[in-house]
Amino acid sequence: MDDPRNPTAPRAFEQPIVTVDIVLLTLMEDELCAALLQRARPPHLGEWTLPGGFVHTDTDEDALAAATRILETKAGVESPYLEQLQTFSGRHRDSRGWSVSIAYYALVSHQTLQRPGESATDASPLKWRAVDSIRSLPFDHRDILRAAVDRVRSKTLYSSLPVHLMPLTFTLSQLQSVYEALLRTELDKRGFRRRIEELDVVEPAPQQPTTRGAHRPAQLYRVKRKAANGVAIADRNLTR
Amino acid sequence: MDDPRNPTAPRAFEQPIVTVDIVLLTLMEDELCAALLQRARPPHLGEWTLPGGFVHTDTDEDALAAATRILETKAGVESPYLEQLQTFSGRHRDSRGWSVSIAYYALVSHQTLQRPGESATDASPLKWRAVDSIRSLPFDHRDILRAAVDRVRSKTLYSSLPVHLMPLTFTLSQLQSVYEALLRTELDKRGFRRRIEELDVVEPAPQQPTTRGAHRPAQLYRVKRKAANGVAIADRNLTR
DNA sequence: TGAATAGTGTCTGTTAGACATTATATG
DNA sequence: CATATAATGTCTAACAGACACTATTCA
Repeated sequence: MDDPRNPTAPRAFEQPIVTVDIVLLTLMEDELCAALLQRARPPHLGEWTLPGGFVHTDTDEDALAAATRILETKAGVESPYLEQLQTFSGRHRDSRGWSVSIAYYALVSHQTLQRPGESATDASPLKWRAVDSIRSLPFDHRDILRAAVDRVRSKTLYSSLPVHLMPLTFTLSQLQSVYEALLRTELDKRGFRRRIEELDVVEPAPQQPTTRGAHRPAQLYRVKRKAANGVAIADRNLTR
Repeated sequence: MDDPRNPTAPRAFEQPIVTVDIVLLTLMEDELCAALLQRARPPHLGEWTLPGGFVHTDTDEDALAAATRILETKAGVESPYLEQLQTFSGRHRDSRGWSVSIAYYALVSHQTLQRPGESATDASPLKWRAVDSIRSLPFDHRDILRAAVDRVRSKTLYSSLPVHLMPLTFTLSQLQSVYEALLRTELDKRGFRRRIEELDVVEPAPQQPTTRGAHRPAQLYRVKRKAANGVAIADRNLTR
């Protein structure tokens, strides 16, 4: 952590710009969608980018706090599932100079977003686009988006991460649909339920099941408190 | 990526310090060891820390290049396996101010380090310590070390990552010993070889097997070129 | 030939995938 | 009672774990 050329002046040379960018994801009509914001100033004025902003060293405790602040302020989203993704850096990714972007990804339920009088699209120019239809973005935001989508789809293979895309209560059939949309494949009902039970992250909700049609109503589930932020990793293979 | 308070001056407020820290790991006598360097200036002058340094915006293309430079310059290590770990940040982790550390982890073969006339301990005050014996480190370096060790051990469960701790050629028995040391458990020989074959990352070396004792000599293997940086992830579960 | 390690064969309990059956609601 | 979706039962092929056996070298 030293500057070898200036032993007595550790901050003698130009420091990079430090920003936080967030890939905010939700599921709408079986499509994984990312939130984009219209830039209010240059560079890339008027273009659509991932929500992001400078780290405020005067008020942010750390980068996670900056990400939380940016999500609330610029996207109107509170307390979603939020996890650090990867840090992107370099001389050429931002025309303003050598820059660092600490990238996060966030998952929200689309239903939860649409609270009365607080629609995200009211306060700010925010739009949702299907991630597979996004061909290019300013800066290196397409790389960041791609990394986040790959991460979420990869974790869907072996973890309960997608529960954070669900509303407060949901049925197992709905949860299965979400997994199927993310993985773009069909899953076997019995196998899916076995796996979800093993992961031990959801529990029956106390509410009564409400029926929607001429058929047996489905049990409502909710995310277990303790497991809300945990990610289960298969600890099989190679070990015995 | 804007400063909302200073629309025309995007870099108006204090930027964080940006550093790179590296958890350099190797295996010595069945113990996972990390490289520590003695700090040449304050803060924490004289204490042992992870190798690290400021990003040089004038010469480093990106953070990975900075990590490579620091490894070569300060630890005398060239072209190891190197991967971004996680970024640590905040107001209090460094007494010099709000700081960002883009952390990497690197794997090297201990045998490869000891080339004649280039011992790492010659040029710099570098020492290797068993990771499980390291109780405290300056800054938040113990957290960084812990994250790296957890990551390596976790990846050992399902990937071929540990091949990067091996010398140029090695036997499957030696590779199994490395896995066993990392996982701190014994593995079944048959199952281990089945799995390594599935991962498809090593191939028989052209060299003749050399025998070491009154027993059948072992086939020497080497890492496949194409797979040198790839990490295999089990794509089973939940999918059919 | 015995000792030591390398390498392969193979049995078996477990389980994931596939599909069948039962349960419960409405009209 | 027909129908639609929920929930569970169960068969089987595949595989991971366990262990036995063969191979090859040197003393």
